[in-house]
Amino acid sequence: MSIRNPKQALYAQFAGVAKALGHPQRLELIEQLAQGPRSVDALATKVGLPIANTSQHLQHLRRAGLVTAERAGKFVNYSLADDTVLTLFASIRVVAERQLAEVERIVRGYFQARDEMEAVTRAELTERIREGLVTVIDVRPPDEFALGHLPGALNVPLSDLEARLPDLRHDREIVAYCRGAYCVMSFEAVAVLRARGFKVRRLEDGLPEWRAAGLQVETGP
Amino acid sequence: MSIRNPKQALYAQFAGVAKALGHPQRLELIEQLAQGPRSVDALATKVGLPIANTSQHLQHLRRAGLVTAERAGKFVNYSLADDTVLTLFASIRVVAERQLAEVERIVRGYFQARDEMEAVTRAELTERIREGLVTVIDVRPPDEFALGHLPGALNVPLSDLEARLPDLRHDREIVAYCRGAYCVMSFEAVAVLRARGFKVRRLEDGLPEWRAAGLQVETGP
DNA sequence: CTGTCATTCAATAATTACGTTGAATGATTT
DNA sequence: AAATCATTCAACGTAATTATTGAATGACAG
Repeated sequence: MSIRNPKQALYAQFAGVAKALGHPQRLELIEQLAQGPRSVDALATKVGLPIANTSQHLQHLRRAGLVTAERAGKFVNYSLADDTVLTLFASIRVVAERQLAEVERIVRGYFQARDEMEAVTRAELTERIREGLVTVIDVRPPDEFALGHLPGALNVPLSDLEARLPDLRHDREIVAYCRGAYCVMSFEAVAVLRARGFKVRRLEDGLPEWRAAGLQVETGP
Repeated sequence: MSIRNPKQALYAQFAGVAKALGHPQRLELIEQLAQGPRSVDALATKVGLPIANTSQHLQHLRRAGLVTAERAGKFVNYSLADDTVLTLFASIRVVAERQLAEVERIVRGYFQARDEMEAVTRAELTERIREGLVTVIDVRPPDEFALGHLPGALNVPLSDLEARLPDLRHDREIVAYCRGAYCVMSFEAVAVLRARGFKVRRLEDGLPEWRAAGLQVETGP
């Protein structure tokens, strides 16, 4: 790092933040952390990366001020530094969505009938919950569910979905959600349940956005 | 680039956007483009970079979908792809501001008495303009002014400020603005005018944000 | 058609980022 | 105190980015 004038130094700082987000695995770590604090090897397992590598990526994010680390006994728990990080992540997603035809193609190719699965907005869902008209299911793994979920939501991990079908009623609308707008699980859950004749829709995004909107979140199993 | 599953491909796309912003000079180019469309060598001159280098950075930004290029005769004019790019840029700035003590230090060190120069919000300024209580001065160079400026603003480029002092009145409040929150020029203008006994404040940000807020913009000299 | 100007391309050398490995640290348990 | 577990560090080879240079393209004027 050579000597710079203040203007360049400022741009260099901004660039540092962007650069920290300029890696697929680090973005995935951010999205995981958006669900709640995690230890290094919990993250490594989720993301499927070697522990040392995960640790390095996390330190990279920490240096950029995007996440914070806190020691708890043997573990080091990382969390998002604050809500603005989520906003930044969302901004990147919006730009990528609008600008890159590529993203649309990927999304369409993977999520197939994405358009046919009209998403429920947060506002609509809160209203429906108030009226007691819907069953809300959280299709994330139990550990993520325990750290926070929508009020009254049923935890039906995608892996258990088939087995849990008897718990679900055909006569009520079901709304499924998971980690966020691009989380695959709720799409898959909707597909499975539709095939079984359930009336089911997705929440437009996931728990982090719900929390960020200042809406109520329950914890515990 | 190896074969990836769709989830990884999606993160790779997002990372591509972030990576494109992960370079100080490219951020500076973005901020320049936020003022309006520019040719390659206009940008190169502004930013102080060799033309070939500037061209490459612009292409990098174009590949990421952040800017668009349009041929006009011998020139190629680049512009921001859309408003979401500005939002993204602002998000980065917010995160960097909040998270990095470093940025605060740079800002304080450079802009000295930044705190003493209370900024005027857009809302407050529109109100003041409506009441006819303020003189608004745009301290950017004339070429940027011509491409768009606040309604009724006087173009007083920083370089001409001393010479233009007679045009300014002591009995009205003056509000100065330039390119954005971190643009140096309006700070310097305020400092100069304060020293001469003018009652003067800065607009909290610059023209791009004004335009993004959907407020009226005038063009022409 | 030729010359000029703005821009892009191609090739290079220097720097920086990346993932992997195995050893080192720090905290807890026995 | 020794063993164990989670995390970090250090070092290395490989790959990707970057700035620079000079040549190539494309558009326009004469």
